[in-house]
Amino acid sequence: MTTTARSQLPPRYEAASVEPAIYERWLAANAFTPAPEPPPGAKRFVITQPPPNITGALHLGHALTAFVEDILVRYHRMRGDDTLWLPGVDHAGIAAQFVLDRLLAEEGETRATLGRERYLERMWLFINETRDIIGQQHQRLGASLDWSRLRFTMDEGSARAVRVAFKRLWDAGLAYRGEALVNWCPRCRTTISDLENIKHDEAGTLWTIRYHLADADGRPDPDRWISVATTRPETIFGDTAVAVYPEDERYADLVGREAILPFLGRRLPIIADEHVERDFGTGAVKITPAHDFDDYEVGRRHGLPMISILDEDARLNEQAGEFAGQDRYDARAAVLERLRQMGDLEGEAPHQMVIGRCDRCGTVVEPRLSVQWFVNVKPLAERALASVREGRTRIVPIHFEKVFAHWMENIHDWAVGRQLWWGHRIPAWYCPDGHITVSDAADGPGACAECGRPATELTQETDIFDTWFSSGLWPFSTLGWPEQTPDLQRFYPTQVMETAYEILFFWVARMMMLGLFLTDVEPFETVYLHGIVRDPYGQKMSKTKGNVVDPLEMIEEIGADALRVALVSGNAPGVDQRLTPAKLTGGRNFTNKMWNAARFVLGAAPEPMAQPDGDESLPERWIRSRLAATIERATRQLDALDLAGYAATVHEFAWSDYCDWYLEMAKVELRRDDAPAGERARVWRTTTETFADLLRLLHPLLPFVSEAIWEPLGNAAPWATGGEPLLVRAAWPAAAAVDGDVDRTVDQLRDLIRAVRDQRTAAGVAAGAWLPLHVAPAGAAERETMAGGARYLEALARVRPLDLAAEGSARPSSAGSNALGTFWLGSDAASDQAAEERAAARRAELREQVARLRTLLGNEAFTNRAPAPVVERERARLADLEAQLAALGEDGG
RNA sequence: GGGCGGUUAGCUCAGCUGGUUAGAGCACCUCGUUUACACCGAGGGGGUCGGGGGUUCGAGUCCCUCACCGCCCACCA
Repeated sequence: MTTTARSQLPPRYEAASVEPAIYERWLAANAFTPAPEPPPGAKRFVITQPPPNITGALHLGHALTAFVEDILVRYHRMRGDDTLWLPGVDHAGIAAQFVLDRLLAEEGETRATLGRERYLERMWLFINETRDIIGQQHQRLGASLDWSRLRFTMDEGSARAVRVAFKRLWDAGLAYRGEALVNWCPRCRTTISDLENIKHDEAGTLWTIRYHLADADGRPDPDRWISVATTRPETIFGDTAVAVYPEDERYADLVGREAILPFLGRRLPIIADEHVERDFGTGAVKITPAHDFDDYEVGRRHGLPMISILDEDARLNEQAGEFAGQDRYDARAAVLERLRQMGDLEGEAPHQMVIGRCDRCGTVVEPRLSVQWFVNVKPLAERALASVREGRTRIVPIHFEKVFAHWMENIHDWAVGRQLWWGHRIPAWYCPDGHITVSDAADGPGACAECGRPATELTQETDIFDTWFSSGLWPFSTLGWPEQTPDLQRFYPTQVMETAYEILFFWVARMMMLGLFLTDVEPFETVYLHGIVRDPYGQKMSKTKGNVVDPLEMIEEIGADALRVALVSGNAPGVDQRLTPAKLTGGRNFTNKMWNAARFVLGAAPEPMAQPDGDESLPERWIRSRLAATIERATRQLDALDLAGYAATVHEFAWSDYCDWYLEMAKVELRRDDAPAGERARVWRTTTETFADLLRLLHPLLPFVSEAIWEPLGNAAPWATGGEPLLVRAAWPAAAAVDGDVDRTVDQLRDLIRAVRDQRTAAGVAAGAWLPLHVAPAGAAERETMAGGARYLEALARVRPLDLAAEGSARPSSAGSNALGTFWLGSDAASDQAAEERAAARRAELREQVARLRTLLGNEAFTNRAPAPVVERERARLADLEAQLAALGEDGG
């Protein structure tokens, strides 16, 4: 009787057609939606996912995020935990407007020509298109999100959460409106936060300008001046003082006097302030409080006037006299030219400086004095900091806790207002008397909270919130907060928050602060941060560099699972990785390997099927033991969020243990013509059972491939899959006992097989040739081991006949040895020169190691101080090596 | 100017609380059409763990120091 070679799987895994169909099956089975009621006694596992930007094309960062989260979610779902992974999209205020403005420009429209209402209508059309695309793309990745709970940061639920959250901050005195210097992007025409103001090192110029001193009549003294150094000459119209270092003797006599501002003739007090570096420039600084963060502080300390000189497009305003209306850089050139003509441009020098640019559009950001909405986050930050310090929230990898703490300790008030249209409008109303009413009601306040004027006389704030304000409410606003909904009670607080370390401050910190303030509990137990996916040269991927790998194209080519393996393997949390073609190929090869293993297993079914019978053979017991160890290890690694470790564990088990050794040994059993049909059936049963457990282990890493194999496996071997038609809903395998004796036996046999193969290679024997092998077992136990493994030794080392009773024979000098005994190849190969050399090298190696261990064990410091198990291990090892040497006819020195 | 991370095989990276002879994948060399897989199999070569000190019976792992590389934060115009 022969086994059928007919496989029920096609020769190749066709990802592009197979994967979407599988995702459809998952959706049809409602596999990602938690049961109406949590399973009794189940632990909760909820992931807080960063909702992708509505504007963004899917990139590898999204893919990595989705893969990491999906692995965890699938694992916990299989564990039977009450698992939720909620999908969402972020409205991305400034980013979305940036994109839409560009689209509008192509249509010859602008924000201004449309007006707020039509602009927002247009935005919704745009959003509704892209939102679906984002969802489809995540499905292609295999992300097992609960689509029935899809949320959007601009939906009604979010809107209500935003209003309530802000009202609470206002009532607590933490939200306020006030005048302050903020970062202004003249292109986006809005305030931006410190985090969105990206600092760049750039080459600039440092100009030295003479400010003439005022004479007795308050007129510029042509012969006396103070020279100030500046990188921004156009801001002189906002100057209200000149400052020097208090103890700078060069200027001691000038402090208290006045200088005259060029062009405008304004009298500027010369003041002393420690902010000034006496060694920089001329040691004298022009002070422009309304356009520089340092000067602003100086201005406040000295009670200086603050004069705004720029409009919202960064053009000079009426304060600039003849220069009014010019763009800031045109004005700079013009001012310099005039100063030169007047002879007051004393010098210019190249200067390396730091310039802030808008994260979104790259425009140079201007500090601008304006009335803004702020949140005082200091008290919130302290609570968030305490949560991390006291371990109620932990950050993985742990060193980011320091980064987090440093930022939290130095946090400034959060300017939450944006002068944009796309976003949640700040729920504040002004009455004609200047009173402010903050309301969380959907239709606004009924009357002014202070004077009772009716709503009809109130006007709402036009500013909207920073996008991150609504994102900061994400973990609970998506579950129904502020209502105590069943979902909120069941799924909040969440367990793992996973995202790129880049948005630790932007998002994680805000969620922590707002979550603690609003819900009195840490919104998640663990923050898992992943790194950036870079190109093979370590460069960040960007469209302008043209080094972007499109995940969707890659998936078309090699499959989503292959990409997942490539991105997750060998990547520690918080560490950037380089994605190379070799890594992608490696992922593809692994999926292919598993596919082919499945083809073999399915094709190896005995026909006709008999009743399984007899005790399990050595390979069967061994693979069960290895499987048990693997399950235990993989489970531990997943629980510890060690995804790369988990991937390596299952990869090694699947490829090395299962395919390279178990299946090869199982073939011996499955193809034994002398074996009773019942025994063959039993081997196949073991093969399918262990393979099914392997698929369970692989499922989080290879969701599509493992699922594609599961169904045909279940058809052929229902006992293996437990009748569960979908792997996604199957249970995570339970670890049986590890059998140390079997492990050791097979280890020794494998070692012997490898040694024989090595000798064959050294002797230059044709790979297909069968050679006689003589073996002299080291003892009775070893003889038994070899007898038990003889069939596998013969097949895998390709030796026949096998002579297990060769003690008495004369050993050729090419004999090798291992723990089982001494062995040598028969026939001509035995005397081969290369084999002898190799054997001699092996003996030399053994002697060296024996000598090393004897020295170590002869050292009393070691035997006395090292732990007993360590010493014992060394002793056993020495004994083993000595035995091997002795078997080769040496006394070991 | 602060702070953080990195430096391990030709390349990309793992190495938990210090404990055998430091691992993996890729690349490289040799061999192979054994009916799952050449996107494969078998065998092999290759590392003074960035330098220097120290603690220890024992250090890739802990401490100090130096050198490069990278990142984050920051108010010298």
